[in-house]
Amino acid sequence: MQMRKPAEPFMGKNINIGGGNTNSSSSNVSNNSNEISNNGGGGGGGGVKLRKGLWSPEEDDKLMNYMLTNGQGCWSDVARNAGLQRCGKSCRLRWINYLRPDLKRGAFSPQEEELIIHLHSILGNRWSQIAARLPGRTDNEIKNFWNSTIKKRLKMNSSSSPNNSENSSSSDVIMATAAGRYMSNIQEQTMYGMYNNNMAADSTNSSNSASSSRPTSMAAHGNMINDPLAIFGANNAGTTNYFNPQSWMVDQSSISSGSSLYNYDERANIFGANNNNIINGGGEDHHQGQVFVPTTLNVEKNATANFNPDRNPNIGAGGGGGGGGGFGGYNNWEGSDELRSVGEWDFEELMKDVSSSFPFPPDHQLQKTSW
DNA sequence: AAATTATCCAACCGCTCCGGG
DNA sequence: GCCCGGAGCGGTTGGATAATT
Repeated sequence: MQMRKPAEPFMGKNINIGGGNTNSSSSNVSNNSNEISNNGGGGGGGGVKLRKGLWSPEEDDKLMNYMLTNGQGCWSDVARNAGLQRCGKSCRLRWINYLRPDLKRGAFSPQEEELIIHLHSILGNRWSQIAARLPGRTDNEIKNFWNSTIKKRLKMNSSSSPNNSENSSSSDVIMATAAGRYMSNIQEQTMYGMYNNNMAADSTNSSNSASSSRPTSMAAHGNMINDPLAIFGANNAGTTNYFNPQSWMVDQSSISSGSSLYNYDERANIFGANNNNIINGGGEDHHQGQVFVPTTLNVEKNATANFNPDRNPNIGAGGGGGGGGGFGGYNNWEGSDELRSVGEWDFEELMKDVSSSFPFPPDHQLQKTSW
């Protein structure tokens, strides 16, 4: 049976924060779903009857007004003081996932999607940590997006690869293999970041409150990147680590245009940045197709090589490409021994000094693809 | 038009972590 | 060190919706 075309993610929501909530699904509260339950069971009588299920617009208004007026406090107090017959936990979830004013609405951009894939290949299902690097996105949102969209795509990509055909009996293996293939790209990208002296991974400036458990021991004190994720969000000043599209502005005169790698649009070319950060043009003469080579390990600063998208059918060669295929994980570099060493770069070696604090994915996700 | 099926996603549940007493 | 309560996280569920038959 032909399935319906997936709806635009998150576009079905029609939330009107601050005003009347016009979200039909949210307001369509049935008596069944909003059961009144006795929270907590025992505990000696007098248990408050708490609502469950979907939130009504009135409840949203109450919570929104309370939060905007009083700010966040003890969630059980919030629930009580806002006049909500909800547990604090439910209030917290509703606020974080739905009512928070700084939430970004709408579909995930291709950049966000790629970022999620890469972060997931490093962090695994640590949705909150992934979300912490995508401002305006919630862990729940990302989790749902992953499970409903990306996971499927990865599976499809993986199963279509002849190299992985022997693994097709196990979805876990497929996913691990797919993640492993993405991992090779992660290695490249992390390495790019190493050239950036500013890419200190001090998370103390992170404004995202959702990131509560980020290992602080990863703070960088040298030129070496200590946070493999910093590359995703570091801006020119290295002040933020989370995803920051603005810091990924494209220099259209350099590698971003036309045949460049991962060039979705002129706003946020992830790897086409001319900001001395992600991929380094270094302010020097960087030609179209020329990419940054990091200063450390066994490659030389600003060695040049060409990225050849044709060597990987999964990587879109044109602007806005990529969308269908995403990253393939194969070696697309050619013409430079230094660049080849990129593939041989030992990610685990680089990370071993932080591995005690950095939550690594399972080993099987760290498998490197062949080059 | 009705039934079936797949998909999305909000919300719940159970667990862990952490801080205070 | 232990207990307790609150907060946060990740997995899972179920209702709503839309496409297809």
